[in-house]
Amino acid sequence: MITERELQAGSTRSKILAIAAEEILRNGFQSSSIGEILKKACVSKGCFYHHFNTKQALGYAVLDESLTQTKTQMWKPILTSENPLQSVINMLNNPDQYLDCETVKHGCPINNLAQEMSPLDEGFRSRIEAIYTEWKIQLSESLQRCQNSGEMIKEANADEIATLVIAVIQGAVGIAKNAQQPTSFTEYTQGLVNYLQKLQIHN
Amino acid sequence: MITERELQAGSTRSKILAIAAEEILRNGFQSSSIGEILKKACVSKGCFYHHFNTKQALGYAVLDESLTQTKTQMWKPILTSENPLQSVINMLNNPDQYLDCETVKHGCPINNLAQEMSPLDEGFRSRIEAIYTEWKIQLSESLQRCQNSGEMIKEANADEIATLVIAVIQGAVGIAKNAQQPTSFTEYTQGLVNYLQKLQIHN
DNA sequence: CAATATACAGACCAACTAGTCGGTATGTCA
DNA sequence: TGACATACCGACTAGTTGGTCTGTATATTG
Repeated sequence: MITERELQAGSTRSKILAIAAEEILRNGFQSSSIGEILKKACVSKGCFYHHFNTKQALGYAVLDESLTQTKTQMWKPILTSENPLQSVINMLNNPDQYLDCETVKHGCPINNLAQEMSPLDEGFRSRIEAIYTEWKIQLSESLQRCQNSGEMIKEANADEIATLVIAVIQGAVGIAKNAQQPTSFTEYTQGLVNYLQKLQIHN
Repeated sequence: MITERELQAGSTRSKILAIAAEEILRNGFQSSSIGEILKKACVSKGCFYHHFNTKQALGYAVLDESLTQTKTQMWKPILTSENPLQSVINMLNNPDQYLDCETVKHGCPINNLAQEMSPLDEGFRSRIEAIYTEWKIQLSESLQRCQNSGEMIKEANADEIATLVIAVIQGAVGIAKNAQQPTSFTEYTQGLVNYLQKLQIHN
């Protein structure tokens, strides 16, 4: 049974995680200050260290509990749609509908963390790799579904296309972040869209 | 006239820049400590602040004087080669010959800095954007040269292909960095290679 | 040779860092 | 009701940060 007390504690923890995710998106993990997170979450230091043993533990928790969700929220509609290949093309053509302006400004929170922390901390690295692997597998399976339902040519290797899509998106998000404007995103994915359209079978 | 004194000072400055570039590649800009750079460069604090007014100024100098060179060293041979399209394909197929293991581990130094600093500091952002823009233009021109010399089909849009190549490379370097192994790089660029080969005209 | 400017040395500072620790208030449960 | 555990409080510490300041040694120049 879950007590009132545990409920309250859980919401405190969630609040810390949410604020931490924001701060990390803005400043990166290492340059995010616990003190600043405490201030913004209106939480005392004692409270924070009651919920998280170290700053590293906070980082892991943000990945495990917050960012995996973020990724699922973004991609599940696309992957489970009627025609995933078309959905991917739609997303690349209308990124505004899928990416909020925070993401354009600060990039993909998962990829940011990957770039900063993977060479430095195996715990971050393995968690992020798991997310990427799952992403790739799901996208590949969705594309295979397109092939089976006759919406995508069977000559293409679904796995290879999936990896290409992911690489282009990661690259384009990074470049758009640097340009600080979303038009760059479409500019850099246009080549991919043209390629994907050649794989489509229109019934 | 350049005095012996200025020569010595220049070499001190260069030493600081080289060490700083290494440290920034490893830890990022914000998490690189000036103290650590001083220690590794065997240089006093007074000396450092004689050459660079602030940490920010050091970061700008690393971009302007060190990383632009790094980029040129890497790409000039490819861009000015007989058949740039083929050279790009070669590079994607044999990244080991072009990327050292430090780059695989820590990623592209320019892109790292972009992802970390572009949203936070306009000086970093604009410098990096200039490098990217130059890169894209040069690559596009090289591909046009391929089209003119009959090594690449003219139906393709050189500019669009250039941006696609850059996006995929950035994405793949990032993913390889996360996986911490260079095989990921070729895995994620394979789709692009197949695409590029379709653009080739073999005489 | 004397005056000066440059290159460097390193003690010092205020602000900030992650993390600790003794204490407290209160919901839970026997 | 009373003992206990959980959630939280915030002063404190030890160390690090970027940056300043006074001082010095010497190459350059008038």
